[in-house]
Amino acid sequence: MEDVARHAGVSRALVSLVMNDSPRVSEKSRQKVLASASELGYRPNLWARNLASGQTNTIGVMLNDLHNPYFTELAEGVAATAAESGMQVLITSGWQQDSGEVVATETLLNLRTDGIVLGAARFSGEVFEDVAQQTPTVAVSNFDKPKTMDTVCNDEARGAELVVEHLTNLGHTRIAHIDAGSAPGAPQRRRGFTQAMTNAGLAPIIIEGDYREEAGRAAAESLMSLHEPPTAIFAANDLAASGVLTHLRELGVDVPGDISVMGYDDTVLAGLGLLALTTVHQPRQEFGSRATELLLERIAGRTAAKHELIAPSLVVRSTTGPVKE
Amino acid sequence: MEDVARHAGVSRALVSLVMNDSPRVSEKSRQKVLASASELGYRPNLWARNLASGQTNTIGVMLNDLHNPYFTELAEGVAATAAESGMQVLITSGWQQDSGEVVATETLLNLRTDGIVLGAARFSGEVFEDVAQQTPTVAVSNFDKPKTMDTVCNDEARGAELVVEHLTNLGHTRIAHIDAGSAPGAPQRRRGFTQAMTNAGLAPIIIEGDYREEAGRAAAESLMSLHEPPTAIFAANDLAASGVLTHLRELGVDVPGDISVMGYDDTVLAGLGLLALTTVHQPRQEFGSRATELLLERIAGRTAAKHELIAPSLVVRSTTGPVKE
DNA sequence: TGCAAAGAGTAGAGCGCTCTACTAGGTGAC
DNA sequence: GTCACCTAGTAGAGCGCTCTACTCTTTGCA
Repeated sequence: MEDVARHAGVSRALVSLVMNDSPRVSEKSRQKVLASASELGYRPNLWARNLASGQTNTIGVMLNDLHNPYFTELAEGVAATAAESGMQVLITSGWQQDSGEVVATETLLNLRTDGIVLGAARFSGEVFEDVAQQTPTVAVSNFDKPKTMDTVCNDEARGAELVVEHLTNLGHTRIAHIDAGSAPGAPQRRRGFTQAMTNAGLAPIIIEGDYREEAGRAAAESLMSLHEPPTAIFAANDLAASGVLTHLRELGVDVPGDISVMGYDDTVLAGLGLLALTTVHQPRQEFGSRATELLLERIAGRTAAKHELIAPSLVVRSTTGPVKE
Repeated sequence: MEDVARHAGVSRALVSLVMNDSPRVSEKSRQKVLASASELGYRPNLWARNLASGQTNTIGVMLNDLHNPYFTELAEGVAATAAESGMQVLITSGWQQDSGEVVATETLLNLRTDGIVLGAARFSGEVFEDVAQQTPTVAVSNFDKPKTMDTVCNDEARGAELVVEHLTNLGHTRIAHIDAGSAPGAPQRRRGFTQAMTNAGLAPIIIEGDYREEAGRAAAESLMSLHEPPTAIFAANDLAASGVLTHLRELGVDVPGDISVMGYDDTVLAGLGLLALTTVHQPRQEFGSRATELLLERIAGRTAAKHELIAPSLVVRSTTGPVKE
């Protein structure tokens, strides 16, 4: 910077103003400085800039797992909204490990990003609160409305309701749900399913499973060996639904002729020609955008916590149809 | 830091030493400082630290697209290897846009990370070289052996060879390849395929397409309406193969009884029960680890460029079988 | 013509650390 | 007792910027 100033025959302060697009610089000296800068290959040092200015213009995103499209689409939503406000986004990942999430969050905290979006899956409530104490924080997680931070999450109950509505409209009454235990979102889906079935005057059938394909297959096997198998299966997620479809095809059962199958999440799998799965779409990008909007409000000074539920929508493809007979 | 020093009754310099685990501190004062630090909620400011020390202990990863599992697995490999050397990893993404890649790389450059791993898809050769001029750089890309940086990439030619070997061993002679034009990796695959076929004394059949499912479906349609359809189809990637399978099922053609289908990449799709696609596995994580190792060597001072080709492997599932008759 | 206000630029302190060079107090060998 | 050497700790410059407060020109207008 020193060199650029000398080369352009101006003060260091002026170089700084030019680099920050200040309106207080004449067009002439702006050109002069810019020319010198590019000639000398000067590039402002962010560490120094942020240290001096005390703000980073950066928001940090901590994701549990980059493989999971859920998190990456979330990040994409964050990036898009952040870009609109001229904010940079820096991503760290916990690589699916408990300790990883802590390290990744620490890094962001040490970096003093203006705020943090937490796409965490393994944090306990205290850790969340602890982070929120130190910097503006928004968690994308169905966490019990904490006071110190905002949350954005999917309305899982509504999603389950959408499933039940769709299937009952098709005439189904024996509907089974493959549950994913205490995995993220699963308890809410299960409760939503039970509630919606009860409201419809139907008896919920629930079978244990998880979010993997193999679990879906195993669950389908159990369900189909029942004395009176269900006419529709609502899997824990798309991957489990894929397992269900696999087993049904092996059995020679026609989908959706004999039995209807639904997934959840609307991942890329659901759209494949061979699956063409009816599923529930979660607007993952919107989670990210909304989280970022809330974060920007917080950075701007809001302190009262906000908690938002984002409504999912139904995507009908070819695995659901009218009940047989 | 000032406060911690005062609180512990020592100098700022000593606090710094403690925070950096220096051996030059007695156990007693270490405890004292640590206690004060945690009491005051002190957390070293990374910006200041890196500014003062002139090194960041961080390597930057620029990815074209976070949705693509190719890139995220790459990042995972980087993170794992970096962690072994106590390095932090910071990820930025181009969000599939040309300008995005530039911005993301600029950020990393301004951040003065010790080195950069470029998982770029849209950069021109000059941009690559330009980055490499400014900081140690490793590109994960099949780019023509540049002098100023290292590269790591998949041995696409070998992958195509693996495909041809597998299919010819099963007795196939009429093998078609669905090509993806100038998309990343596609020209190499096409050349490898042509070469391997020629070496086997067979005539390569090539049909235009791209990396999407719909393209696979369309290509399959053209191929199957040929006077003498191929007995095996080697799709551009798994997604295109999925399109092929979809069309073949609609046609009622048995796979692999009537025709064999192969994908490429070994993405999560290939492993699904309904697809069970025979494909070529790219060790994506290894790309990341290897790239990081090369980068660490560069940071340590090596200047001669290294270019590595990583061998893919065959994953046989259920879409390939002996040729009919 | 005079004066306030706007415009363009500068000086220099300070952001929160690290790191070199230094000091003070032991320890042990001769 | 003296000197060399080690250990534990300190002082203070400096990293590359930003930002406040200030100066020096112009300009606009009564």
